[in-house]
Amino acid sequence: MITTKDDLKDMLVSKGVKPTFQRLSILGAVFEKRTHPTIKSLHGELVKSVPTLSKTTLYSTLELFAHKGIVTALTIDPTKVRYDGHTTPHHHFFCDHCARIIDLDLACANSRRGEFEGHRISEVHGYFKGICKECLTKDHKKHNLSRRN
Amino acid sequence: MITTKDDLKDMLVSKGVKPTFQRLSILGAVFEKRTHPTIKSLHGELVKSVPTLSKTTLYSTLELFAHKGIVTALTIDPTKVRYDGHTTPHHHFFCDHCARIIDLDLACANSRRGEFEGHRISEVHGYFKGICKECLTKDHKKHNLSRRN
DNA sequence: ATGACTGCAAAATATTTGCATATTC
DNA sequence: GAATATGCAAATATTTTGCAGTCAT
Repeated sequence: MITTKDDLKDMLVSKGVKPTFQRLSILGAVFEKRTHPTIKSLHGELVKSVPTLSKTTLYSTLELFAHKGIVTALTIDPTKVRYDGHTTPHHHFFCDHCARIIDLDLACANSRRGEFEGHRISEVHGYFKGICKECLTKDHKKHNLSRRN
Repeated sequence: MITTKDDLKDMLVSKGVKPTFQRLSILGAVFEKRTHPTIKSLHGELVKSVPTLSKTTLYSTLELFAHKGIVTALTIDPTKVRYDGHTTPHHHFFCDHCARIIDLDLACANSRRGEFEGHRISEVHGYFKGICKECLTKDHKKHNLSRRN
């Protein structure tokens, strides 16, 4: 899935979001990765190309994107929000050992939009917790490194 | 569901957890409520009966309980962990407006224990986000108060 | 010029850690 | 009395806020 600068721009404009340089960079980074990045990891990576980019902008931009449905905020990892640019319905797997979030191609039978018992539903989240395949095998040292990012 | 002090004690002992005074108080409070309390709200309430109880103890005790499967840690509310003493499978609804977590009696068709695609699953989480029934009606001032607890 | 966006620094929140004291068996 | 649990204070980490400077139209 190749996403050009123009694709990103069109996506923002179509959602009524002004396509600033920072926003395009942030959107590009979230879309490009399947790693469910944190504010911290995004900042660390993006300052290379956008040296003045502040965490404040990342916070406000990602909140805006989430509100517009452009990205999804994942609160699976305690005390740290992760972002997902992949908004088609799918499940997640959180590894208690390496703290990665892995996509699972599993639709949810309960995925109801609209109303349920009088509540208005806007998002559906489903995930599993446990130990991932890689950590179950011996070489989990490498994955452990991602504990803090 | 009436839970006596002895019931709580038996539950801890059966899980191999020493039934100290603090732990019994904490367990009692989490079981009694269906409000998915936070560390802060539990502390505020429990100091009335256990004046010396520290947040450190609440953190370590609830982590221990969660590890033993006595309670479930919910990471739905961003930047704040909430605890659920109700461990039979059910879904949750998080209200973006009043920040309450409401229990939904909905089983998950995907609720697989054991293995999935090589990953070892220990917990299954399903929840919806949106605006709750109460906040959709006019009187949401009261519920707003629970924003910070 | 106006309004929206950005970013620095400081504040607010939540959680973790070190270590001394107290409790339980 | 040894091992474990508790609690205070300090340290970390994350997110939010106030405000001043910038950018685009």
